[in-house]
Amino acid sequence: MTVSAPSRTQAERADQTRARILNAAVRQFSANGLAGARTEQIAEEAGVNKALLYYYFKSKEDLYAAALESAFDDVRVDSVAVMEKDATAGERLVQITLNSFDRSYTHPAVRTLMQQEMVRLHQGEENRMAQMAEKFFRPMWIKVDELLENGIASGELIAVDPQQIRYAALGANVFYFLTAPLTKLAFGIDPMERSKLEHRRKAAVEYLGQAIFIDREHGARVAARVLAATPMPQTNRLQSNKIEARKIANRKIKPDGTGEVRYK
Amino acid sequence: MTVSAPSRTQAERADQTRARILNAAVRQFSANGLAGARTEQIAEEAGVNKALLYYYFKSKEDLYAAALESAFDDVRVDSVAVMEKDATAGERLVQITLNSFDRSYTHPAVRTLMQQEMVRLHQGEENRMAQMAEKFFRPMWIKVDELLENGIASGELIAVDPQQIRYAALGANVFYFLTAPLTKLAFGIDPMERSKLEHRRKAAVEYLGQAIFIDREHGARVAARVLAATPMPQTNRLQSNKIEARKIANRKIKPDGTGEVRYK
DNA sequence: GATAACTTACTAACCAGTTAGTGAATATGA
DNA sequence: TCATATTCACTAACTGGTTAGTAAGTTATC
Repeated sequence: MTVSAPSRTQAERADQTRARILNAAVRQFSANGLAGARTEQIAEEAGVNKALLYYYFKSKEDLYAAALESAFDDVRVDSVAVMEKDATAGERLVQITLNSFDRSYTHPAVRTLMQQEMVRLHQGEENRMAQMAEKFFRPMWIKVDELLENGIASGELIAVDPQQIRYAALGANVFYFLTAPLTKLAFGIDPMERSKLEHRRKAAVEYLGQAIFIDREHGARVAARVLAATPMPQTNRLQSNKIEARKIANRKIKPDGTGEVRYK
Repeated sequence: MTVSAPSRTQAERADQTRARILNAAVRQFSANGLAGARTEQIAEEAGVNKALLYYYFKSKEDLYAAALESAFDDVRVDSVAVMEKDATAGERLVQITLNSFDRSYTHPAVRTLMQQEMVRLHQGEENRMAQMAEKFFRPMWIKVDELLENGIASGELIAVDPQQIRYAALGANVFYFLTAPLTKLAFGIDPMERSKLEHRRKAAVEYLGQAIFIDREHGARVAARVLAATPMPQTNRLQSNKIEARKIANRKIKPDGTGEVRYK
């Protein structure tokens, strides 16, 4: 993590710089939205000059698109992995729901970016999301719906609109995190605390066990099994809006601004 | 709706002007967010001069707060009404869920403003929402949770964490509307079409009938009864981002800009 | 004629994007 | 292998369009 040791090749350092910019952009855009984020601040947080943003990306919007994609790449991998497991439709669905819950707090930026992007989409500017919708959500949702159809056909799950089960299972998670700040305001309890998250993920799985399985005893067993198989992940950088100290390292002017230009 | 007929008193007209500004603000803020909305455009849409915004409201943020409150006043009334009905806990919960679903498309601005405000809250600026959390959401959620506890205690509802039922029931609705633009992109089907809404509200209620009632036949009857008792409301102004023609009326300069100042 | 409602015309700050350059790394070629 | 040409990564300082906000007025109503 130390940057002071300069990487060998120029290309390597460039890649790292680009990544630093992208990370800063993800944080700023997820916190303030496309309109609210400031390029100046992204640059500062990345420890570079603002003009460098335009060296790597052709516009603020372009940087936003890249940040969005970068954030998604983080979750894309482990999202699909779980789908291939060998288990009944019901158990898989429970597992998928639990994973989606866990991803919501291990990758908070993705969730926030999504929320904002959904608002933006409502008013038209869709082009950016079109690809992600196509490549990521569409196959994901189709697979889940197929899974549910099989589960219903086999008599394991209740005979209701399969998409509704999807909406209820995933929506409960989304709603929990979406309203977390409101809940904190209204009740003084922070739903993002580890103990609260622990309680909620258990409740979410147990609810599904009772709600969507025809045989509720079987559902309870499935829930217990999935919970036991999936320990709660770390919640390391939950509110990592802090500006890292290393940004000072590359400076050519002293932080206090009083001069000493290194070159010339 | 005609503005050309001048209202009698000065105070009345002032109230109307204020209301026009507020309506325009709700539309603009809900479409573009606090940072993205432009005061100039709000003024234009309200058919007044920008300076007038600052006659009625002391700043953009102040106007935003007023718009938020105004939007909420629209839904506050009918939100509580349904709670007082005489029915079992389960039936009430189903009814509340259906009402929340219907409100999502009859008052789209409230939903959008909420979504954005939730993102803003995540990063700290809470003061504005604190009152609404206290006066609106807290009593609402407490009542729902009490209802669910009773329903569980009486043996009507499944014995799981009552809050989880709330998250699942309301979250399914929120998730449906939240992801609507994404669904449209991914599948080419618009979830905001009347026929799709009709299908979804039915599925939502029927799902609850099967999911949260211990006696699923009883649940099915409850679902059918609630659906029959609650016809789907009109969906009149679903995408009313259009600027109304009346804004021209108050103009003193021709729309094309070529002059003719009326006075002097 | 006094006050409320509303506008014109302006300003100061902000902020995305640009320009003109610098030093360091890397390629070239003798 | 050394010297020199060229490209790469990066910065300070600026530009001009945009935008929230204001001051000083005009018109309408009581």
